[in-house]
Amino acid sequence: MASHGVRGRSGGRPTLEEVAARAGVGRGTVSRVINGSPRVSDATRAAVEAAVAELGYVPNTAARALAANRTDAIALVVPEPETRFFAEPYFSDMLKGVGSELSDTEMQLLLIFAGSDRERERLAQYLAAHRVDGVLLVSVHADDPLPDLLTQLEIPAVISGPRSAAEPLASVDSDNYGGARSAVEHLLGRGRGRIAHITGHLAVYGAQRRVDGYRDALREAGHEVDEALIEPGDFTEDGGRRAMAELLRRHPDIDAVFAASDVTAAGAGQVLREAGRRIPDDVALVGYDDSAIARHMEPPLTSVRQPIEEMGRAMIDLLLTEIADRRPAASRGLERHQVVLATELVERRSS
Amino acid sequence: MASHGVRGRSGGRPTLEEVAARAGVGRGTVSRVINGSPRVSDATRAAVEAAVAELGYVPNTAARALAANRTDAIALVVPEPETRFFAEPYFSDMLKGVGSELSDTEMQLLLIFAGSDRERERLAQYLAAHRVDGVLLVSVHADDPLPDLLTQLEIPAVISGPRSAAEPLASVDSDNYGGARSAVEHLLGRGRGRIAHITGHLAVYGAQRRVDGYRDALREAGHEVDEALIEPGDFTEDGGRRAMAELLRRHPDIDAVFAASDVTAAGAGQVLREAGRRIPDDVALVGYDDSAIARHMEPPLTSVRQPIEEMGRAMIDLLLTEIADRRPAASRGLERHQVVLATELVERRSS
DNA sequence: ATCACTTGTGGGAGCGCTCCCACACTACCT
DNA sequence: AGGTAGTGTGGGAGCGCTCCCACAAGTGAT
Repeated sequence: MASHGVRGRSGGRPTLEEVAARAGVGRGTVSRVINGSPRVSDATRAAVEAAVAELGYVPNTAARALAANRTDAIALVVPEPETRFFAEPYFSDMLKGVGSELSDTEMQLLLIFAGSDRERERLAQYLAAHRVDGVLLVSVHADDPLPDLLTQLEIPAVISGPRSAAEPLASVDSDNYGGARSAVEHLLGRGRGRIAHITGHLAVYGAQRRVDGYRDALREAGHEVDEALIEPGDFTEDGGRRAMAELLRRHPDIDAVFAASDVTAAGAGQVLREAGRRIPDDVALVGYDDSAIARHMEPPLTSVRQPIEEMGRAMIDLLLTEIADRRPAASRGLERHQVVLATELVERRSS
Repeated sequence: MASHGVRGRSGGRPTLEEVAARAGVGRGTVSRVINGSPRVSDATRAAVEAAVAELGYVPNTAARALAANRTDAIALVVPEPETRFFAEPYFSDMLKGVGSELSDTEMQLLLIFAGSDRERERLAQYLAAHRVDGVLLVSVHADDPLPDLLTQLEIPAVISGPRSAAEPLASVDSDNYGGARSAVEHLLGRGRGRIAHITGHLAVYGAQRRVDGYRDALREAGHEVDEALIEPGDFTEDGGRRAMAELLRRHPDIDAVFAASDVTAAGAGQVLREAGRRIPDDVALVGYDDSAIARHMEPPLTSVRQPIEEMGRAMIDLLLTEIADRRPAASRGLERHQVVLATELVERRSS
């Protein structure tokens, strides 16, 4: 925290030039020391470092940004109103991962919300002005123009949750397919045979992958997939209620439900209970996200956990690589940068 | 969102100089138009604006920052780990106020967490490099060195919740004294005579002021203040439980409790119920913050609402003024900038 | 016609860095 | 002896702006 050194002796903050004079070297040499170049003799480096310490020199970021054409800052862009952001622990966990991974670097993290049109307009300006070296994009909708804007501006970006199998941007995702499979396999292992699936919003790629995982798990276990057991939801509690009611109407003999989110499972659970079904005795229930609600439900909900903090870390890794690659106009577009992290089934009493 | 214009015609982004050439004017004139100077004829302004639009010109912030010695960015510094930040709706509301007030300006808001030592170190560097024009400080502890650092670096700053009556920084606060008074007066008006107070963490100035308000309300109503009815808490639920247990032990005849926060009230309520006291029949309960928990308690909790969003707005106003004042080396330290906003008692069934 | 302002405009200087070329020096081959 | 690398260093040029001085042109009072 200390910030000693000779402040304001000659008016303002010391400049690189003053450090050079003090150390008896040239400007270039000081710049090399500051930036950790190896092409400096030990003696010179020591002299410069002493001068830096004595003067309390801190590089002027604006000058550096202007000369080097970089900002040493990246933005975490959240295309949602603040309220939703804060409501979900998802973001908080992700932020934790991002922050921890960034703490070894000089990079500064900016949090930018772009929920309203006005905020989006400002964000566009901000990006056009290249005020960040890269962007982390979380929870983007499939039709969001933001990713394209970033591509057009040639700003390195990493997206959490690709928008399709052909996502052009670098992306980090959890294994939705595998997560869904593990949930269904778990239910099969518990002897359940009539397993329904309430999907997430199918415009979201991850929701589609979960359906794929559901199907394949059943097929590979030798079951036929009954499409009538798949009911579209939208990740919400209300959607879960609607879907569950519909499923019960069509298939009163259901003995298990795999829901694409915990809140959806919560909604489904209510409807099941109202219909006199006991959980897990009559119907087993599995959710997705392993959120707080899963632990607090009655009975506690079996759920698929995504390694969100780790995803945050992976996003930073990818982004920093992209940024570094960009500098020497490197091999663009050769390898697609897609990271997929494993999920984990957390078993509780609902199944 | 549109970002049309001729991109990359001559390699990179267009510069001010190119805009000037295109519009057939000098650099200075373009700068004046961009910055909204009135000393430009209408015809010239129109020509420049056309050129700006055609070229898709966006000012280079780094160059501007370097030349003008300002960054057009302010930081909201949260000296807490992210988790706590997200847990409390307080911050989300404040952010909303800050964001809305800022949306009319060119200022960019950065969110910086400084919970760990490492993060603090980075923040110190960041501030020393003057990467922001001003700082908003929320939830600072009395012994935090951050405010002094800001003063020393001569960075304009506004603090939410002054650390003492003699807070040197500009500050915005809600009327803790008045809020406490209104709570106690409300209880008195309901015919309660033995009113206890579970305080907040007394190292927090606002908590002290609430105690003052409690005392004065009783005194002015002609009651004697029984110091044994004041039990120190720490804003937490657990603190509320402990304090309530202690109060019941000392004063089984209490008929009302004013708690310094809603969670404290929740803790107190549990203990009261376990002791067989009915709320509000036997003991009336009033909290502070009007948080979500207040609405969801059984019975719903009467609570003192603070205008948090408005506080956020007021902080930005103060900060922008400070920043503007600083520019022409203005009258420093003459008037203390302290804003205190009124609270509102929200009556519910607990009292 | 002269002076004194006001208004609008152009462009030099300079903000504090990084990049890179030039150069001195050493070390080790032919 | 000459050549060829490699290493460490200094400093010019330039990044894209803002600031401010200089100056042209217009306006109105004397």
